[in-house]
Amino acid sequence: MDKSNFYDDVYQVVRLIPKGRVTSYGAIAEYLGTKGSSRMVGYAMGASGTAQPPVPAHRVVNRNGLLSGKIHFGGDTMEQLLESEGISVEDNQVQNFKQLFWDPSAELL
DNA sequence: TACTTGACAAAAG
DNA sequence: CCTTTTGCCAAGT
Repeated sequence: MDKSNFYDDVYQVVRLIPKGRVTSYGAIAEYLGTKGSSRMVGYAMGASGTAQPPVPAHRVVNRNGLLSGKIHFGGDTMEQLLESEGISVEDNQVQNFKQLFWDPSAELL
């Protein structure tokens, strides 16, 4: 598919994240082939708020498993969503992050 | 076209 | 694990 925008690609991958799993911005960026654009992934998420269908941005965290984007969700919306999927969150950080981590480059293979 | 901004990542102390 | 510094790159102005 030509015309594929960077943002659109990001949304596609994020929507592929299985429920109850999480991934990092860098993992998505790497999967897209733009490893250095990890920041752009998060930046794209900012626009995901108006994207349709909605993107499960709450399943995307930084490399530390920290909910770096909960601020943009407003309040503790992000935490609630994660807890709702069976993911334990403490101190803005995903517990068992290493276990819940979902790598598109490996799992989605 | 140039400068600024970011929901990041990796390295160093 | 924490803090600071550096690099990254696309979008908006």
